[in-house]
Amino acid sequence: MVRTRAFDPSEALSRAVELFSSRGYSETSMDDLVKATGVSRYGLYGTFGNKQELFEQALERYADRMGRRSFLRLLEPDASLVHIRAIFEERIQEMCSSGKNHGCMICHTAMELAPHDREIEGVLQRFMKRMSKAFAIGLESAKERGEVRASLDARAAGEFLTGALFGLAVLARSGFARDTLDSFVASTMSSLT
Amino acid sequence: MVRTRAFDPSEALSRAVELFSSRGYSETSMDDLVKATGVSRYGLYGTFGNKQELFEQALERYADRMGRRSFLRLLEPDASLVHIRAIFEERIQEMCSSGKNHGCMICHTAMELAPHDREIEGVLQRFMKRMSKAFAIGLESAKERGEVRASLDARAAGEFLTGALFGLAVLARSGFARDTLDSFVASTMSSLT
DNA sequence: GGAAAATCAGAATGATCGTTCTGAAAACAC
DNA sequence: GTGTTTTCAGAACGATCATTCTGATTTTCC
Repeated sequence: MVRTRAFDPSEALSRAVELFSSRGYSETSMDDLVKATGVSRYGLYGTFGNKQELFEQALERYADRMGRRSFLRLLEPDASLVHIRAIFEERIQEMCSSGKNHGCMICHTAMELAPHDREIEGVLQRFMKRMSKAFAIGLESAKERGEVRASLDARAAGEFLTGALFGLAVLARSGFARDTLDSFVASTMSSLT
Repeated sequence: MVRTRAFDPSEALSRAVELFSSRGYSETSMDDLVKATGVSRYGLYGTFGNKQELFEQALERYADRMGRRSFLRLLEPDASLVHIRAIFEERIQEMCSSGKNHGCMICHTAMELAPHDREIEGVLQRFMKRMSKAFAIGLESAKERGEVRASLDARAAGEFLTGALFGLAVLARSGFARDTLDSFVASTMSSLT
């Protein structure tokens, strides 16, 4: 290797995540990616393969970051309802404030590609199941400290929260005001107690 | 007018709804529409204008049919929790059984187009608000007959149910099994009582 | 400084897109 | 049957897409 690469692949992938999150797979062109990342076509193809592989890596990055930022803390023994609520509030923050076009990449990908791409469908399902499980574990912790009713089926409620998080994403993407989203979260949370 | 039109515009629109529901706007080409409807390009453009206008009419048809089929009954004085639950179950039926690629066109359109098309965003928001209002009215009826707790804020719960319906659509589109969807609906419904 | 190797920016390519155009076919009036 | 008008099927068009190719540029090694 002689000439050094003029870009940081990790940073380029972050930009790709932003673009794909905002516009989805089909509506994001390689030209858009070249412009947004500042990386040459040569660099993009050489580093990430092709558009589909770049998208898959972006999706993985997105899911991974979301897992680390939001769901990891639910696995700790002191997890409580506050942490669960925080996940919803962080999502609102992420989807509403910065810029305005940011949607939920998981949700968008599910609608756009899941039924027509087995591999993507698998990735999404695995991630969603992990989300549900993390919610369930957090709910068990919350149950132990009496924050949720003892009769609550943590596993079912975990799946419910995962679905609710996507419902929230659709409402946000549709442009509903923040107080509508806050109200949705309040209703969701109150169903646990 | 001399030669008569060889197709039924209403039926052609129904086919367009199916296609757009399954694949969304960008992933459905005019060629696909020509093949699926059996209508010539000439007929499609002459009757519906262009792709975008055809899509808008398909969206309107979809929303209208969904309103008539599912939400109208909530406005009647005998509306109850059964009718609300039926809406969720009908959606599961529609999204899971027939064929398998049918997603929720409202939900899909929200993710794909809403932030980049003001008009579409408006259509979606108006429809979602009508959904929420219908849910709220149904909940008031249910409250009168003691099916839901008196403390329930019907307006907030209406918005919550609308969001939950989209969350359900995302889960369905991701290929989750029917019992997962049923469980999600059960959790959603139990939050009302 | 000069050769070698990798990257760059952007042109080229072939496919597909939405849309328009065209000649043949069909349906009605007479 | 003939003429007129509309629809039809599909070719044609220009734009855009993902991808590949190319000649110039940059960097390291010697």
